[in-house]
Amino acid sequence: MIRPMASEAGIPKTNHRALNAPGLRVTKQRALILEIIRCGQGHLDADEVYRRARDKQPRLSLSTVYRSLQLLKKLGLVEEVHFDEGHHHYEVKPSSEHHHLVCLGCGRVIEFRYPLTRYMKRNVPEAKDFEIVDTEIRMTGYCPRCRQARK
Amino acid sequence: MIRPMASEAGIPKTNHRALNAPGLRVTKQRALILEIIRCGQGHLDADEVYRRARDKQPRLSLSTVYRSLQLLKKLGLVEEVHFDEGHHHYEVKPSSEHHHLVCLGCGRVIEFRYPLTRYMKRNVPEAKDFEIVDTEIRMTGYCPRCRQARK
DNA sequence: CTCAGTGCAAAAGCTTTGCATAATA
DNA sequence: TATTATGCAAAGCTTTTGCACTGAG
Repeated sequence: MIRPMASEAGIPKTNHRALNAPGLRVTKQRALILEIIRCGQGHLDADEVYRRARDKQPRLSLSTVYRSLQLLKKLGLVEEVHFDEGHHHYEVKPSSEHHHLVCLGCGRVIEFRYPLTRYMKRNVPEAKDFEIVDTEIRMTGYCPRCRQARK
Repeated sequence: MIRPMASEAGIPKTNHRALNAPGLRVTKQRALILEIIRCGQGHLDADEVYRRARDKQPRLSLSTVYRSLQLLKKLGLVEEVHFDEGHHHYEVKPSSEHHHLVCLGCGRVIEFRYPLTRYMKRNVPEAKDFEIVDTEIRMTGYCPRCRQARK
């Protein structure tokens, strides 16, 4: 194991600090959920977070996962991304802007960095007068491997 | 009334042609739903389509709306767009690429044209090897009016 | 006449909520 | 001890599905 996950006993200091806002309580559940998203290499949905969390805390409920995700979003620690239809995915709020390429063949998601907000503000007149909070691009298509397979 | 909608009796020729694919049948329901999206000035959700359609065809069912939207999407006549969470919106497949600015204050959606797919293919290395089917950008923020109001 | 499409009702996801109990500060 | 957060179960919303009937070609 490369990096220890939150154990029943101890909550990693970074997570404790991040969650310790006024009026909030640092609970094992929240700390674990944050830890899972931080270690999870992006794009987990609520159910995946739930399943992984239950390995450590079998009594955890799905509602708590949803409530925590909302909270983490509000705290700016986690970002909600929209790939397909149906349901949402969550990832750590990244330091630099990045976006997603989704393969329609294998479902793989490839991230790429691109300062699109800045670019858009410069090049799209409609965006100039907007105070932009968030930019989300989702490109769908076929990755090199699946492109071959389709021929 | 500027432009007549589909009436019980006659289905506009353009819609009839668009829907008349092999193995498919041109029904009043489909024609009406297509007409509503075409006249609807973009961004209708399934329920809004349903409500508008019932004015003309009170016996129409919501399932038919969903099934038709799926079909229109598959036929390439209509595009599904994802604004907020919860549910989808539909608009006529446009001839030129465009995207959306969503105001978090008033909910207004502003469209802007931008050939982003082309731009991305040139500038994002990860996208070069992808066969890109669709590009969707959604920028959220505050429009000039709401920006004022927030101060 | 035949098979695709419809309406209705029921089910299936995903997410939220009410309430009593547990746990943090 | 005073609230905040949790677990459980139930409800809410959007979307899908099964089936008998209708209607287009």
